[in-house]
Amino acid sequence: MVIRPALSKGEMEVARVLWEIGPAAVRAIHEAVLKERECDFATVQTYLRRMEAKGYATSKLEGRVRIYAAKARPRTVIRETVDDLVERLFGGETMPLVRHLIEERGIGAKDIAELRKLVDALDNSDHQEDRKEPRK
Amino acid sequence: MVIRPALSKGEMEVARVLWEIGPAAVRAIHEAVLKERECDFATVQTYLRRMEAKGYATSKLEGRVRIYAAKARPRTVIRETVDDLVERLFGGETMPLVRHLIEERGIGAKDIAELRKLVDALDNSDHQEDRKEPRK
DNA sequence: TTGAAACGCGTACAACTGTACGGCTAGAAT
DNA sequence: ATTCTAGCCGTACAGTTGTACGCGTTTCAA
Repeated sequence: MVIRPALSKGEMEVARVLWEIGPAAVRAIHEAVLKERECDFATVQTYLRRMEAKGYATSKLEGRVRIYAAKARPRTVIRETVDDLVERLFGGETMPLVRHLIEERGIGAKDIAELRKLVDALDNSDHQEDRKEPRK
Repeated sequence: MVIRPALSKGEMEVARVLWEIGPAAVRAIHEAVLKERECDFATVQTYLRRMEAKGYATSKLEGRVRIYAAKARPRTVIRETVDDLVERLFGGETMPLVRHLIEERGIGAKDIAELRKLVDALDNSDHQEDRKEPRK
């Protein structure tokens, strides 16, 4: 298991965009980022370089254009990031965060249904002896 | 609303501990931190100073000892932090994070029950016209 | 074919972070 | 009274982050 430096906040956004649109040139990535936040082209470029250095992305020159692709999968990055946050801000307990999200962030009616399914699924896998140990 | 600099990861841990034990001297805070992580006294001290500078804590000299107290409430800090994370890593959508937490982090049987209650409560307040708009 | 637009790449730089040392001093122990 | 201890405070320092400029070069349009 590699211990790469965590993504910075700025890099996270670029990572997310990159997962979304798939391998792309800086230009395209920048445009995608722009759709949700004002941000200089060169800044995105720097983030990408740093992401590659940290091992979160790869790139290759395609003619004159450098194409970046995500290397780490969202799942993994999200796990690492969230685990860290939960550890630091919630002392390792998951529920307070879940509670916060449900109570404070507004969940649409549609999502409530899904939520219920999720809980049901959890309940089942729990009844027949879990492989996934509660982490705290 | 003040826009204070965000807490750094290290500061977050100290903040959490400080909420937990209430106003205390650096020594006590350090000891509490030590219970979960190796960390130098002076480091904690620096974090506290910085937290005060950023507006997350206050302090006063009590004799020779400086007593630190949390200034920002957990609720608020958690909201700020989580909102930011959700924005950056999940493009502002709450559900993917909730899903991740429920599916990947292991929820104990006890918590499943609570979770169900939470969802029910949500459902109710949703039926009788919410004041809390879904945030996405 | 010549100038403009686009791009990679090196570089910059201040602010923030993680982590800690060491001097000074008030109170405790001898 | 002298020394030891603990605590505050200033300071440090390398690494990270946010943000970007500008050079050199390629390509495309005029």
